[in-house]
Amino acid sequence: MRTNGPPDQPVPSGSSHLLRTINERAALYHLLEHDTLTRVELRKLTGLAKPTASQVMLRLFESGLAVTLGRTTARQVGPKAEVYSVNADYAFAAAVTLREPDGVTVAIADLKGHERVSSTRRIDFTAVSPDRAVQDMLWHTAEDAGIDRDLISVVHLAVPGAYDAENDEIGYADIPGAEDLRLRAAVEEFTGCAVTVHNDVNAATVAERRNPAVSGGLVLLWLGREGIGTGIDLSHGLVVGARGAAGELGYVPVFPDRTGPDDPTYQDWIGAPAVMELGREHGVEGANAAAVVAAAVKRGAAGFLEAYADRVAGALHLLACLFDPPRLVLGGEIARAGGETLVEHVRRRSGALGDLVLPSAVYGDAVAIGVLDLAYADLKGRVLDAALEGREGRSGS
Amino acid sequence: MRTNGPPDQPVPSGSSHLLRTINERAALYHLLEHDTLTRVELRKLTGLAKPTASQVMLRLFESGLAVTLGRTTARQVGPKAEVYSVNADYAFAAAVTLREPDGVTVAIADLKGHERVSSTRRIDFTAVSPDRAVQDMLWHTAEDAGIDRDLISVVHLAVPGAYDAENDEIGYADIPGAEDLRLRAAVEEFTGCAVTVHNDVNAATVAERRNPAVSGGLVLLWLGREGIGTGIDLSHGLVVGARGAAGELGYVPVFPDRTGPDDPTYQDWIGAPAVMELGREHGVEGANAAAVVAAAVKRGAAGFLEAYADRVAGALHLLACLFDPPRLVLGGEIARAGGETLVEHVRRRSGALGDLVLPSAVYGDAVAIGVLDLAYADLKGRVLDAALEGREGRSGS
DNA sequence: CAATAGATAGTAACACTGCCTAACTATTGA
DNA sequence: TCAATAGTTAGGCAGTGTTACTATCTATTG
Repeated sequence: MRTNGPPDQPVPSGSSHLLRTINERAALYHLLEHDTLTRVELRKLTGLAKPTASQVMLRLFESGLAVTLGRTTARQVGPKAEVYSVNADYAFAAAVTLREPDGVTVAIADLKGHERVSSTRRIDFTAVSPDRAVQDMLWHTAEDAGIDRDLISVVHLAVPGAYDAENDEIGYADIPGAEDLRLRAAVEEFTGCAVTVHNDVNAATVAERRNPAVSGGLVLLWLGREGIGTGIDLSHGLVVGARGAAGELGYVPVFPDRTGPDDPTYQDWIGAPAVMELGREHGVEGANAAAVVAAAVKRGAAGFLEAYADRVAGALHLLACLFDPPRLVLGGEIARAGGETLVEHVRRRSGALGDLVLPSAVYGDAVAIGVLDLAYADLKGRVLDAALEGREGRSGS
Repeated sequence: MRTNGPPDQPVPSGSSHLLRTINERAALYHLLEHDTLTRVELRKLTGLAKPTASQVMLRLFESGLAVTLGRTTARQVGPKAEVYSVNADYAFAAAVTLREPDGVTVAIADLKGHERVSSTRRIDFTAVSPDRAVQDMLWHTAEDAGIDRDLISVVHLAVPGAYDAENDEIGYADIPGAEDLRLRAAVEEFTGCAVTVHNDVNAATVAERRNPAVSGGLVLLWLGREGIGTGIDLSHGLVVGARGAAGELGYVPVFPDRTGPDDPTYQDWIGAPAVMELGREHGVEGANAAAVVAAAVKRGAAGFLEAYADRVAGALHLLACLFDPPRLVLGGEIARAGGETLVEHVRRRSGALGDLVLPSAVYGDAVAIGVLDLAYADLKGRVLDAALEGREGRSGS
């Protein structure tokens, strides 16, 4: 089944050096996957011979990528085996989330994938430019945790808005001063390492992948405090679009025969404005959209819930027809406020599709978690690729 | 930028055997890419040493994968170099297209990607079951072209309807007797080779990739004689959906507040029914939808064209917001009848999106061409993978 | 027109690298 | 002390790279 793969990938060639590299890479891969391994386990996983496994590990120690964590506690006859592990402090991945009005959140994970620090600071983006704020927060957070700046190898950022990777531009940004900013270039400049920028909803979608129930892929309908959007994470990976604007449901006109600037878009139809209006109609009150939905759930305002669930079900139907995802997940502040009650209402109004609908399974800050997952995956990939550095097999044409 | 890739792929390990395999594979890859190569060219592409290149080629000859096509015509000093090539007759890829009322189309390509035969026969699917019809056509076509059945390694089929690969089921099929048929299993049974089934619009989308202007990916809006649909071919490859139903725009209600069975879907809104109705309204006549559009173009029926282009532009806007593709292509019989004139009208009504809109660049049978491309790509992949057979590197856990 | 120089295609011999097998040493518990 | 396990050492094998060599062909030159 190579029907879906990319057209063609170059095929490398090489000599003995390539072989060594391949085996080193394989060992490192398994160390990254398994957290701790004895050499016997490593041999089973890679199929390498005993002396070869020793040599490979030796080279991984010398390069600082692996460490030994002592020896197995003796439960068997014979000498105790050494326990190998990836050197968690070899490199770090930083995740930065930019939001209004929350400011900047920074989290840093080590090479073993453990979150080592996380901190948030409120920022007034009209006073401090976003790139400057990122820089400050990044260095301070690293310093507080005792992490060497130079060991941060990748930085991933989540921004509200469509990020066009090709032109390094943020479209539809909700943050002052972000429109004209080359954010990746700016952050790359002062960090000197690889920077990737994501849309916030896409990041939240990645976080959902932690839920095994959606491991085959999902489409996330994000009903956020500010705006709505869609994250598409299929078996191939994230669908971000040519200009980073995939899933921008909020800008789709609800009625295709009414596409003027004043006619309703899905943002108006299922986003915060719709919740407030439906709340007024059905006599449910709250300070903001999430509060309205929470109030409706609390006092069982069936009229409101049914009306709103109807609209959400319509949007899900649209997404299901176009993406045919294994799962449809409801996320964002409004969806969270609605909880299982809202999901149940939506399910009932979604017909056969109802079985696919799930509430978000992420506790906490989905966007920040997702960016950290993206940053860590990137770090792993780069470390594995770097193991090939120099003696790389010549890549075919 | 590994933000979009699949989460993780196992990393192989191995010994000298793997190395030989890798280099064989690399040579074969370049032979497949370049059609004919001298050994010097091969050396430049792979970076292998002279004797090694000789040995690799020797093994490829012995396995029957490569042949020598004589020697270079002497234009240089020194002996004439041998010209190597893939053995075109080593294996074949068959592409089958099922349609109503056209019947069955079969095309067969050799390992060099050349179409060797193509033939179509009208079939009455109420009298002959689809799998039976495929079998007959496949064997007869192969025989007529003098191709050994056993050398056909892959068969790809295109069917109208959503093909669910997991359950081997065709949903929404327009062919009698296709709903309850396990088509892949049936065809695999009698061919004994790998069978893959595709949706017809997806196949047509793949055919568009032959146009360099859309090589970065595209979304195809298919306005067919029978139905409409969407093909999504992004940088990752085809988006087919969990149940093969991605891109089924025809089943999306046009107005989310009117989702009853009698309320209009996009099929009614931009498909053949819409064309006929708009034709009546604007006094444009024709035997079918394509004829109506052709007539409108011929006599410059601006009213009709504007009204229809408006609706199509609406659908494109929806697709653009959700998929953000590099290009939007209009295909199918209705779009073809409208030609550049229709595209121009749609462009004018699409605002900034207009620049992305293109007419189909495929001459001839887009679906059949697309399946053949898919089948050939699959064949290439399998032949390359088979070069690893037996002495494959152990794939990591 | 023939002989020769020069360049290129391909092969042969040998060295290098890396992995595997088998034998060996060291360590631990019964 | 024996048996089982962890790890090392020694020797062999497979595959590639380098260098040197032969064979073939064109172009130049006498």
